[in-house]
Amino acid sequence: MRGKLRPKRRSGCPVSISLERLGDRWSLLIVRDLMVRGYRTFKEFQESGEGVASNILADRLRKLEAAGIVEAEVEESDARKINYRLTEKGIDLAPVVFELLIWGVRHENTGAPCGMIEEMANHREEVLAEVRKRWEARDTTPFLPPFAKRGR
Amino acid sequence: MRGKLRPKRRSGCPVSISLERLGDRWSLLIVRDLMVRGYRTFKEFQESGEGVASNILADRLRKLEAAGIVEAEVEESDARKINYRLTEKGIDLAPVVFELLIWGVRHENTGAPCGMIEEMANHREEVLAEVRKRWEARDTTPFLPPFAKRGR
DNA sequence: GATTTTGCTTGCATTTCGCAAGTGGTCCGG
DNA sequence: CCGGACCACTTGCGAAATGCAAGCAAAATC
Repeated sequence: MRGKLRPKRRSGCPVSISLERLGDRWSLLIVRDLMVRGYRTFKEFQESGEGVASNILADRLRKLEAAGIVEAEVEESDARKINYRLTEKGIDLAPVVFELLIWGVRHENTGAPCGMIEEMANHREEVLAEVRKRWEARDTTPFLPPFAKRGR
Repeated sequence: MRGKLRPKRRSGCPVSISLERLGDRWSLLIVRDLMVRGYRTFKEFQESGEGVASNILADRLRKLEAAGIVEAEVEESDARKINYRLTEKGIDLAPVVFELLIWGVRHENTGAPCGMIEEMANHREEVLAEVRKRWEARDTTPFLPPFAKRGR
């Protein structure tokens, strides 16, 4: 599975290549869960409220791992559990997730408090530094909550 | 087809809602073409080198328009042509596209010159300001070229 | 040892996608 | 004003991806 020739690369544009990895409904949500919600296990992702099917979730975790964005490791205290964690390549997606967050809050009817997110947007560098710091420290306390449904 | 009730909103998380609109292989590539390549017409998007099928392209343009991200307007000098343009909501995606660009260059084997993009990353605010300025001025001179294929 | 938990896999119906071909206005040269 | 090119899409259809429910093996718990 390593030295495979890729199915086809559409273009050399970095945006396009990034979207080859992340351009679907679920991949960046898993990254978000790992990055700001402190989720680690299959079950937590499944129950994150977005409603991923288990086969799709398994497939995305496999692909994210193959792409070097997440790592999997069996928990030593409980061999049933597999802890997923972002790699450095994965945590480097923080700005992407952050900008999607800001855009969503500004332009869509979301369940998140605009004021608080705008405040975060005004301290972009600090927020991103804090997210990375927590990643380095393996600190899994949630940075953002799962926002409730709102609107329709 | 207009006043439909949404199928279902998965969660109130802004990231999730943003991905409802943009989480697929093509939508952000169209936004990129409009934002930094100066493309305006159906034909230009089709020939952008990514290989979108025409039915998919038509569908995405329809959805982007429905979401208020692009506007369509018949060209007055040639009634066959339809010019697409980003709305303000659309140009506000510049940071998202920019971060995908930077991440791709840093972590994937792309056809873009790392040095130049890193230089841009170091002048984030100026770059984003310039992109927006061109949008305001309706300046369609390309900001970035279509990077050639590279690697396998 | 039976039950529960966890992280998946399997089967199957439905949806979306990709590809090739076709359609209907519009422009342009003669 | 006629034939041909052009542009922005549709249409039809096979293939792939997705969603859903059920099942399953290994490990932990009772």
